[in-house]
Amino acid sequence: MAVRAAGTSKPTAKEDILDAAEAVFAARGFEGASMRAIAEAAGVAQALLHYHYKTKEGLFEAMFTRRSGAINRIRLARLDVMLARGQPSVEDIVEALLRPTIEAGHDPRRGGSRFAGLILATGTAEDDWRRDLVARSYDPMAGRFIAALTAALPGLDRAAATWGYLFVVGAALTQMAPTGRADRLSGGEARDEDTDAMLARAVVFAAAGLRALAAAGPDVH
Amino acid sequence: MAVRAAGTSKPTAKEDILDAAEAVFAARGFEGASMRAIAEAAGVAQALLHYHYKTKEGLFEAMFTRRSGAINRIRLARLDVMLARGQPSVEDIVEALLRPTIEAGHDPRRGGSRFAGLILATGTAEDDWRRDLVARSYDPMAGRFIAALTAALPGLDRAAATWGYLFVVGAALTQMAPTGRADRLSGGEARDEDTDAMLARAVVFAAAGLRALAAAGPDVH
DNA sequence: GTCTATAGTTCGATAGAC
DNA sequence: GTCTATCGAACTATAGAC
Repeated sequence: MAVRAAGTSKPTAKEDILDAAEAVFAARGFEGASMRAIAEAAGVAQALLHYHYKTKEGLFEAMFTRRSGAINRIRLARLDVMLARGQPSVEDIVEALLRPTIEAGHDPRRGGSRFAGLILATGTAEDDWRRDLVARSYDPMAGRFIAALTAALPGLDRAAATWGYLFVVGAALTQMAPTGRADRLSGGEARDEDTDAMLARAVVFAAAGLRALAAAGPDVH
Repeated sequence: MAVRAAGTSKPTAKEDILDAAEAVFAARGFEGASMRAIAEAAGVAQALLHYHYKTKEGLFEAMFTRRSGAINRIRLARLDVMLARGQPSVEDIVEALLRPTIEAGHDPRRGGSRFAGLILATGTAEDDWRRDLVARSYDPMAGRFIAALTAALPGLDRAAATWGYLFVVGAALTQMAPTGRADRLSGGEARDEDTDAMLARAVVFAAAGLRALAAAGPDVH
């Protein structure tokens, strides 16, 4: 669960706090999480959170940038490997975009990504600082994947590539946090916790949707 | 903005409170919204909220079921009209599914649906009562649209139809609350506030994705 | 770096007058 | 049905000992 740089192997209290903060913020949201609950989950005094991260906003930002940075480094590394080998398929690009979020924020208890819901909630928050945090954390990576999709799909203009990217991320992120909804609506034939099966379908769905946007051209009505 | 039954035309304080609750809950989330802020937005004393709706949870549920009920009545009415005329296209089904959420929760100040983000946050909440509220409010309608998609697309098994439905809703809902992200990522060529253009692209994207899921059959890898 | 103790604020909910 | 006033709990943040 922890995200540690190579070489630093011993868990420190400062990182224990980040781990606890990620779990509690993901479960209860920014406003719903309390510094008390995070301190208790980390097994430290509440005052230590303020010593290391100053405010609740500071702790949230440190937690968020640690996890999003780890996810996006993996995404871009996979993209770079593929691009070095030639023109990757749309399916490969989508897979490289989606899988790291599932794996990096994996929750062993529930089988999904605890972090996925937090990204959605943070990106649509009313506060400017939280929306800015998502922009700073994700826009550079997003720009590179939008460029890769444009290269893979002649006919995909910039507006269509942007919407297509946002549709793909939205479709998959909303399914990563297991809610039991797929199980219930399918009578048990689709299982929330089976993120591999969900991802395989998401790749098929997303690649076809992106190809259709490219084929439709700039004027859609 | 208010959702009133036909025949009852005068705004009452009880409904003013629901309107204010929807605005404040949508802007700040369940935990971030306070009964004080809702009372102030409604122009009534805080105690009146408890008189009419007992608790914060009771007010949230009344607000949520009013809006989701209004949206789903429109969705199902459109679906029934189409089915009475014969077999609707996948595009028509998707359009009937997505447009009512944009229109019913429309925010005249920002150009998007304030309610969309609230649905996502409520469906992924940790509390059972909030996830149950989403299930009660949306599952019956979802079941009918999944059945309609299955009828329109031979080859779409139940698991694929369920995931397809959830992908479509997730892709569109995440774009309905304007965050400025499409503008920024596209250099201004895609505009967040232009929900009609977003919806037109979403229909193309979703219909192609659903057709690909049907063509792929039950075994996807 | 980590703790205990607490200051100061805001919250949901209720009592009781009108 | 609507109000004012307030209670008790929970919150973020800080002071100060070790």
